Formats: sequence, C-alpha cells, structure tokens
Amino acid sequence: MTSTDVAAHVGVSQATVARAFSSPEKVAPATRKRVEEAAAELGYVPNAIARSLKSQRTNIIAAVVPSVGEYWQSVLTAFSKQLADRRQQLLLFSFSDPAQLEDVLTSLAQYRVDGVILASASIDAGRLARVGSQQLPLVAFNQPAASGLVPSVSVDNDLGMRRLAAHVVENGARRVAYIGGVAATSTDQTRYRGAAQALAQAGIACPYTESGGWAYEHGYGAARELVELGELPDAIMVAGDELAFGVIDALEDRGVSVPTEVMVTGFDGLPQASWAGYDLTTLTQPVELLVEQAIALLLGPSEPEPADIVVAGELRLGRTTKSSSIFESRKDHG
Amino acid sequence: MTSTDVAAHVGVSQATVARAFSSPEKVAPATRKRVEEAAAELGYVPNAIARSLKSQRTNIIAAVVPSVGEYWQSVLTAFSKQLADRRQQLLLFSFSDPAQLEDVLTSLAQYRVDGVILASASIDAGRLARVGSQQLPLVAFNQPAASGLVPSVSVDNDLGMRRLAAHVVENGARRVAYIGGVAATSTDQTRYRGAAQALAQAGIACPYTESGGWAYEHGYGAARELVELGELPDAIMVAGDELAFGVIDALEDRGVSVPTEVMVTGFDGLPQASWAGYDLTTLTQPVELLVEQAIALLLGPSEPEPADIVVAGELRLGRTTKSSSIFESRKDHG
DNA sequence: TTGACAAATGACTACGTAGTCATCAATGCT
DNA sequence: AGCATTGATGACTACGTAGTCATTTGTCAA
Repeated sequence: MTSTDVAAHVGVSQATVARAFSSPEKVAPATRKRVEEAAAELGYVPNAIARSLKSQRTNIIAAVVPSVGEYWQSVLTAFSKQLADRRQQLLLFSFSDPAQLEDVLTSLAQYRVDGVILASASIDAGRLARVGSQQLPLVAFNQPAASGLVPSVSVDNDLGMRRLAAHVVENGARRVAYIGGVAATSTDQTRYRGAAQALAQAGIACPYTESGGWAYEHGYGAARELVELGELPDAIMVAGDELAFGVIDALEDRGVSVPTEVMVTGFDGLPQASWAGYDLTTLTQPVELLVEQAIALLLGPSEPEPADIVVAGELRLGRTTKSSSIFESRKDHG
Repeated sequence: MTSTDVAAHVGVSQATVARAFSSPEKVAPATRKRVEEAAAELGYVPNAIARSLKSQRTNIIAAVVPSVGEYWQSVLTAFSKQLADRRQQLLLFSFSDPAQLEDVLTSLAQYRVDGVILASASIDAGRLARVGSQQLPLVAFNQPAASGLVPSVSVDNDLGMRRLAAHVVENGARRVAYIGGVAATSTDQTRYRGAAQALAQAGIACPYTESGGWAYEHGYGAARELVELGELPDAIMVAGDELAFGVIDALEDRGVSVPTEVMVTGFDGLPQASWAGYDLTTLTQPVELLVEQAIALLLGPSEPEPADIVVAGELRLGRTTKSSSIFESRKDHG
C-alpha cells in the first residue's frame, strides 16, 4: 500500500497524497480529508524508509550504551523518553564487551542516523577521535576522556567527589579508603582524583582499590577483601552506587555496621539509593538534565561545537554517613 | 559517497560494488579486494536505508517496552544482546503511560520493521488484536492476555506462583497475604490466581491487596498499610520482585523482622534479588530463554503461528523464607 | 474585462541500493 | 576444435517518497 495507490483511489496525484501527510497545510482541506479517509480505509501508512532515503533525514538517533549496569539503564530510559517527546526514534546499539565496539560502530554507520549518543566509560580517546572525524553529529555522554575531541555532556565528577569527601570529613572521618571501578577509565580517574585531592587538603590520604568493574559483585568483592585485611577505615568512598550497594552488603555480612563503624558513599544517585534498605549517601546525577543537554546538542540548529558541558550533581544525604552526634547536629540545621 | 562513486573510482559497475558488499562470494576475489580498498580509502559505507527500500527488509526489530521498571530493563538488555548476535538492530519504543501507546504504534508502523516485540502488562486485548491484524510479525512478551490473539512468549505465571505458595506452606505459613501490582493487568490476575488456588488447596485463604503499580514505592506503601492494620500474616506473597523489595524495607522499617515474623516472596528473579541485602525468595524468570524464543518466533522461516509458548521459571530460595527449623531440614536435603 | 497574483495540484525526477537479465570470457567435455 | 557450462560482470530498473517546476484554477483590483 503506497501513496500512489491511495492517489489512484482518491483520483489525485501521488504528490498530493504525499503532501497531505508531510505538509498538510499545502493541501486544500477538502482534498486532505478525502485523502485521509482513503488512507484510513486502505490502511496506508507513510513509509519512513522511503522518506528517509529521499529527504536524507531518518529521525533516528543512535545510542551506543553498555548493555549492563544499573546506571546506563537509567540513562537509556531518560533518552528514550525525551527523544520520543521530540518525535525521534532511538536505535539501540548495546555492547557488553569493549571489543564489540568495532562491530557496533560499523553497523551504526550504515544506518545514516541523524545523530549518535556515545555513552560508555570504556572508549579510548583514539577511537573517539576516529568516530568524531566522521561528519556525523555526535555527543559523548559522561566520558571525561572525550573532552576536547568531541562534544560532550558530563556530570561534574570532580566537584561531586569533592563534596562527598567534604561531607565525610565533616562527619568525622580521618581514615578514608576509596574503591574504584575500572582504573583505566577516565570516569574512574576523574572521580578518584576529585576525592583524593579534597581529602589531601584535609591532610587525609586516600588509598585506591580497584574493584575491576562497576557491578554489585565487584563492590562486594572489594569490600570483603578490605574487611579481611583488617584495618578498616572510618569511611569508604565508592566510585559508583551499584558498587556501593555491594560494599554495604559485604560489610554488613561481615558484621561491620554501616555507618556506625564505617561510613559509605556512592556516586550516581540511582533510584535504589533512595530505597529504604540502602538509603545511600551519594551524588545524584541530574540525568534528565544531562540527557536534555545532550539531545539539544545533537538536534540543535548547527553542528554541535566540540564544547564540553559539565553539570553539577546534587548531594544526597542518606543514613550511610549519618554518624552519631555529628549527624544529629546537621539534622538540626537542615 | 555512494556505491556509484566507488565504482567509478575502481573502474567497475555500481552493481559490482553492491555485490562486493552484499554477496561477496559472487565477486572475483581480486575485484573484491580492489573494491574494498577503494571503499576504505573513500570512506564508503553501504547505505542501509537504501538497501531496506530496495530489499524490503530493514533488519530492524522494534521493541515496545514500558519505560520504567527494573524487570523491563532487564528484558530489554537481553533483547538488545541477542538481537545484536543475529545482526539485527533494535528500535526502541518506550512509553510511560498506556495512553501514549496509540502514538507509539502509529510511528512504529511507519518504520517497516521486520518484527515487533510487544512487552507490556498494560495492553488490552482489543488493541492487541488490532495490532496483530496487520501482517507484521509480532510477538507478545509476557502478556497472558495475548494468548490466542497473537503469538506470545511468557513465563508460567501460574506454575511459578504455585511453587512459591507450596514453598511458603511447607515453611509453616498458615495465614498468607498477597500484594499485587495493577489488578487490571492479566499478568497480575494470572499470578494471583495461581497463588490463591494453590493456597486454597492447603485450606488457606489469600486476601489480595492492590498496590497500584509495580515499583518499589508501591510495595512499600502496601506493606506499610498492612503493618498499620495490625494482623500480620505469616507470609506475604508479592506479585513482583521490585514490589517485594519495597515490602521488605517497609516491614523492617516498622520493626517487623523478615523472615522471622513474616516471610516474603517475590516474582521475576531480578539481579537484585540475589544481592546479599535482600536475598529474596522468588521465581526466577528464564529471561534469556524467553527472549530467545521470542526472537525465534519473529525471525523464524515462516510467519509466526499464533502459538503461545510458556516457559517454566526456577524457584530461587533466599533468606526471606528461611524460617528457622523448617529451613534447616530443607537445607539438609538440598 | 483583464491582468496580476496566490493557492492548489500534477508531472517528473532523484535518493542509493539490489535483483533480473544479458553479455562475455574461461573452462571442461567429446 | 566445437559446444555446453559456469563464473564474473555490466546495464537497467524498481523500491516509495519529497521536492522542483510547471500548470491550472480561483480571486481581486484596476
């Protein structure tokens, strides 16, 4: 069922049918009505593929996202919602292994999408630059490494970690450990640096432990090791919320009470951080805002400049740092 | 940059360039090599839009999925992975409000995708039938209401709830309450019926409480009310894991110990159910298998029959039902 | 009444590819 | 050597739409 069929049925030209759908104001109301009725009767729906070929616009945005991780899922949700509001479709390219990225980018290139959102901690600068060199509108999402190479939108990792560090110090922590995700990623590096520098200003060292991933299990494993080594710090700053959940559970499984014996902080502000079971102190990323900015860059009137948008997050105070009297005094103020 | 450009550059016809990419075995190795080199040099990538128009296949599968809910996110992840393995792309249509479904289905129809996965508890039978009446390959995912109307793949809700009920009864529960999600959905109805019937056979009534949604908050709210009414049962069976997490947290916030005072069961087998913090007794859905079946139906050689594939889940025993001595004796057996 | 002008519509073409058919060369066979 | 067969390639066209340009119709003012 094509526009030509409908045209024949109504007794107008194909061009008129096409216009009735793509720019209705250019068609006389009476004609438009007849066309619409015939289309409904015949079950005609415009063919977006043909339209894309002709108009050179697909109205499709590609999202390249890691297939695992609570955080990325929440980002994906936000993108899908906001793009739908702007009548764009979301073509999803997910990958579980950075090695698959090559394949992903290859098949991505074939689809002539209107823009690409590149969201992953594990894309190296070289590859980023190569992708960016195509004239395809591209935005890197939460990848500090992208800075300067391609337009990017990120939460302020440095500032966020500084705030968390300050909070932990205020609550009386004097010995602090840091559990990172994957040390090779720029996100991990930026966050750790923020925490370490802020703590250094308070005269506190901040040993780094790599957990090897960003999932619950990695956090659990890293915290278990920390407990088994003895010498627990006053606070553990963790590079991500999902990791932090693992850390908390590992501690409590070993009989270490949070926050009485050890405080824990996360990063991301996942929905679960607000669940009563964890009630995690963390830095909530303004995901909706970040996504909005990313989409604005992509769909904006001009080619996105290689600008880097950095948005501050919001400190969320949960029970995992509410250490006794200090907390109480804070509570009175807040 | 088109196949014609490459052809001119190499000194062959456009047809040969097209063949070199779409069916390389039909091109002499030497020619193919020259084409590939020229393509690499010129940065030519086949245009999937044009190919789709000509070949009438897009290699795109559309997924219509609710934009919220831990469970659907895990399903989406599975689809995206498995489709990537089969060199299909995933076009995501998410919606937060059933009212948006109409728009979603409209724009979906334009994209001439090769198949549609309809995954949502809240699509009524009428709409399902209408969508199914298009000759588009379609699979309903975990929607008992779809049975008979369109091909579907579901977990065995009835059997799963029966198993959970049996387990709870074995563990000594005599008074059981059920917390559902949205009573109007077929998923909710099927699960409750399974639980209620199994419990009835043990002579146990099973009052139903609707929480009004499938999210953590809904479970939390429903459980809080239950506590405030007094008269806590021995066990609370919950229609979904995310709800169950809320139930557990609400109970423990109110000083009710799980499982000592009240046992809790979930349904879905989300990753978080295995987290040490919850360690929930639930019915794990074989998501990978369900997704595999759904894809097989879609991409299978023939039009999918309106068959209903039902797959049994697996009982996961967690600490939320390990009630004292009874648990110990079970542990010896297993 | 007529010329000027805008609105509505039709004829035509290009978007980039893949499949059909024809052509041509090379090979194997008698 | 002559013929049939196979493999490789080229010419051509259709996929369904949207935009360009031309044509027709209707409206208004001089």
